[in-house]
Amino acid sequence: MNEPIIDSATTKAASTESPSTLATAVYERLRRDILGGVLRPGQKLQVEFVRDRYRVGNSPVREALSRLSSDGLVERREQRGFYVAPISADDLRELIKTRCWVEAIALRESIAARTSEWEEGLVLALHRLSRVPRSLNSESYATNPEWERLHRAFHIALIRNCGSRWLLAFCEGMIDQAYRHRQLAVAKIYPERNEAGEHRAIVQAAIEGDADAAVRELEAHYQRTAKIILECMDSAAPPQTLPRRGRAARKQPARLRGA
Amino acid sequence: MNEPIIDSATTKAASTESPSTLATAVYERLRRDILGGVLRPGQKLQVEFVRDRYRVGNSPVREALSRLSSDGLVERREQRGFYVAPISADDLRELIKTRCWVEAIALRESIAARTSEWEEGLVLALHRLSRVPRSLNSESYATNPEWERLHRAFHIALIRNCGSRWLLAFCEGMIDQAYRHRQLAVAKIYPERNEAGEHRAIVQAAIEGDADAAVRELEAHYQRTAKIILECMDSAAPPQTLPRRGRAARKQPARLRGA
DNA sequence: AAGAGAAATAATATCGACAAAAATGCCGAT
DNA sequence: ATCGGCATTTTTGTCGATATTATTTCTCTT
Repeated sequence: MNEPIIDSATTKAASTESPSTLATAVYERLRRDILGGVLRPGQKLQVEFVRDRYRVGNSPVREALSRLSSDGLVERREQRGFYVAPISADDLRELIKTRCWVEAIALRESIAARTSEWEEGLVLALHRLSRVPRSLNSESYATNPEWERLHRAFHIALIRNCGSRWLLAFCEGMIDQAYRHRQLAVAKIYPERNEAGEHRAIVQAAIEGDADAAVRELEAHYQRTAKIILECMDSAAPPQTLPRRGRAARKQPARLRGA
Repeated sequence: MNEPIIDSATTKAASTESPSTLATAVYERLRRDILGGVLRPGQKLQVEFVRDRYRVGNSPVREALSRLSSDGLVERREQRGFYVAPISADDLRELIKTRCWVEAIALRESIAARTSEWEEGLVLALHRLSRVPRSLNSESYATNPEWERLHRAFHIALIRNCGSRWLLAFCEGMIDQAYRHRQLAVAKIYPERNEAGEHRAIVQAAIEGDADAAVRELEAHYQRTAKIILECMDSAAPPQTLPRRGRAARKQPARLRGA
């Protein structure tokens, strides 16, 4: 019945296999921490700080930061270091707008070229997502990494069939950025929303071949999220762009290399 | 009359100012050489090779290669080195298809949000492009770097007003890739074509606010180029993916640091 | 006291040496 | 003669130290 339809991880995301090179390891961990909001937007990433944090040498750190800055997760300022890329309400608006434009195309193309293989992958992704709770805690909201991963996979499954690796990679980048915004806005997102229903609606339209409806649902999905995040941003004072001449973080034992 | 309308260089492209850091210098030179086809697709980029070529140390090379691989100009294979990203007819088709999809949006949005400032910049870019010969040699075709730079600037001017830095950066990346394909196919492109006219047609439609026509012209422009390059690829045997265990290149004086 | 300039300090960028891994070549067994 | 495993060589990846550049602090002048 079940052929191995989908090879779980897309390019960079989920890789469970320990990466053979230190640079990639640091890259992935830094990436996770930035996306998850552990490292705050605008925060300075001194090499020494990163080095101590992940217990590696100079070069891997530098390389990881380089890669991240190409991904747009880190901002590099020539000769004065690296910073976690800042975010703002305007950034989010621009991002969502772009996502709607571009993913609309990607989804339409996916639908236009649809095969049973793609449809099955899509249904599967939706199913897996629906089997996992949105929040780790049923009372208050607590991010569930498993859900987040499957959610990402779901949105990629939607557009995977678009026939352009370029477009796909671009969308993945934007998905990650959006994820970051969501993580930082947290709290209000969870309770009052029927995300599962929204997802189902998109899939249904897609499988019926109704591209217009699918795109409409997808865009509505994004706009709704954006609205919530933007509201959340207004109420919270923007804790950003602190110069953060951080002596504090270095107070750790620091330099107990051996461990 | 002439306010300083346009700040010539976009993000990465033209930077004439000598970059303050060695890594960026190597990055830019490598980039030029890859785009210009001096370094062939599939060719291995050993650190030692690059190091000797540009007379720098280990770290800047590695960093430059890292950045380039994020840009898609270099392929990194974990623990077995870097290669100039290969190209193929399929790649080109996919690329052009994507460009048509995405730049159509970008152009439409640019037009929808048009201002006199944008229009003036566009006219200016077109004018500058038209003042420079397509080929350095009037008999046979010889790439004119000045024309190429202005051509790039022109296409970016078209979409600059789209209102999304994300989209813009994405398009720039694709423009570079397309440039690379063009450079490698060379020769037949020049004589038999009225590129100036095509460019003018796009601008005219854009300024009249006729988005449909502008997009139509732009897509035709790309398709025509693609056709020529693809024909050129067929006739020439694909000289790609040579393992190239190149001892040869290293025969240079090598290691005369002082100069 | 305020501001410009110079020393001191801290961070980034780079280097050359080294360790780890892959590719190659060699040898013997079947 | 061919295949598979061991030793060698080449190449990638990492480290710690150093040179270079930015930033801060201090001093001296107006």
